[in-house]
Amino acid sequence: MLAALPRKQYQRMRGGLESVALIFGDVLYEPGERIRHVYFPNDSLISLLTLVDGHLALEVGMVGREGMIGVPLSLGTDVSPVRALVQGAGAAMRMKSARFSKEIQRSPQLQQEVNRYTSALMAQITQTAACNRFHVVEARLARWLLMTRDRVGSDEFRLTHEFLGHMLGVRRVGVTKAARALQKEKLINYSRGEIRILNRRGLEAASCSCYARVKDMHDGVRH
Amino acid sequence: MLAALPRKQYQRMRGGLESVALIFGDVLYEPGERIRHVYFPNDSLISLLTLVDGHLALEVGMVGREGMIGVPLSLGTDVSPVRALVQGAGAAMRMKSARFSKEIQRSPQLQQEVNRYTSALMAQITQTAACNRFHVVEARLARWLLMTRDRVGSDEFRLTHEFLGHMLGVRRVGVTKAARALQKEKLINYSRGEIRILNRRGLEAASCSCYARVKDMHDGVRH
DNA sequence: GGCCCTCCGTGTGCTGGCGTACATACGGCC
DNA sequence: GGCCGTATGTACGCCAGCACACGGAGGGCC
Repeated sequence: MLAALPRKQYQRMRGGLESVALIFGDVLYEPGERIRHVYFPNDSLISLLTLVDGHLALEVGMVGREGMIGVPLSLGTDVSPVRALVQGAGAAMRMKSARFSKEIQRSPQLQQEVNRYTSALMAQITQTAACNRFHVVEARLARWLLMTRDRVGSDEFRLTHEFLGHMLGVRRVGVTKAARALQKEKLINYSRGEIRILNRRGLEAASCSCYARVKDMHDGVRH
Repeated sequence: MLAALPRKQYQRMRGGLESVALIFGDVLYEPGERIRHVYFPNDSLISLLTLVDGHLALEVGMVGREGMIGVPLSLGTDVSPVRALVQGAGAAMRMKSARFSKEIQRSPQLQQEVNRYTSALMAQITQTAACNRFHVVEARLARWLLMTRDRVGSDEFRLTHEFLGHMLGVRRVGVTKAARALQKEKLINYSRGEIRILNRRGLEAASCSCYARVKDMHDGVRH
């Protein structure tokens, strides 16, 4: 995302940016708590989760290098409504909240970039909401794997069924069942946390249309 | 929402504002289409719906006098990701998109108000997403009726089960069943589209915690 | 008064996901 | 090379919501 900024603007921000290594399972924000830093993932991947009383977590958004976390700051709020969880380890740049707020006031280009992303994120959350309501686990799992693939840029990644359950809001057993079905179709392969996509096209066919929708939105193809 | 602005600022905007009567069932935005006006409901009530292929609609947000529709404009996008449907007839003020974009550039207070509302709306959408995923129809119906009540300021309103199905993303029959259960508990009463809340406290108890959560968010009590 | 349209009530069978419980299998570590 | 923890496979009963179908009831309109 930072790469989309004019060189000059980026230079000015650099002083406030700090490179960090995000490790799997790190929780960057908790719902209702203050946002201390904004993060710009490089090759890392972050999930936005909503929590509700006695239930599993549920992913409402996925953020990779195309975006950032901490958008509420640009809207003048310093409290996150979601949990932000590192789902794919890797590098990211971060900046202190106060500094970011200043930068965004000084730079219309940065403001604009963030705004553009904010609206895409809102659309993503909305789409995901409907998807989680209407589509069966198998299709949602397929969508999720594809979205992850697009962001980490690899057909292979480490994820247990347990973890996937927290993303899709279903029990581990439900994930196992769906994953087995996909494996039988030779679309994916996995063992002990190593998941590999074997047939991307096939997986797209098995996923719901929401995958294409969200993809289009972020590509800016949407109208 | 406009009432929260400084008098001077409001005076300047007045020229661009136009009073309109919204009638039940009007569709103000369609997903993917251009936003022509922003609307500030007065005593009217608007639902934000997401649509997905062969399914019923699903409400992701509800907007009354506390908010507005057309937030994407303040983020520099003139395309709506949702359908905006008039769910409660009444009055609203509206302004042409171009004018609104100008106003918001000129007025930091307006920008700030809109931003504040945008973050509350995002939180509402997120919360609703989880609610729609995890909670049973009866609890969601209770929540929905309470939210409507808060916005129209009356314990009675006109709504068919069919319509409610489109809000909650379930079949009409599902609504009928849930509504009957609430009626048996003497929490509500209804006949041919006239719904009346008999016992607000009881309805709150029957609803899921999401009601209180969303309420708190808009009241700004949330932390 | 009869007709029709809209809205609500109920029934049947089916399926996806839940809660729970237990069985297997891989792999590292001592 | 046996032990143990983590990850995955499977099974059983249960229930909410689905699709579909049809019955009934209020109310306007002629």
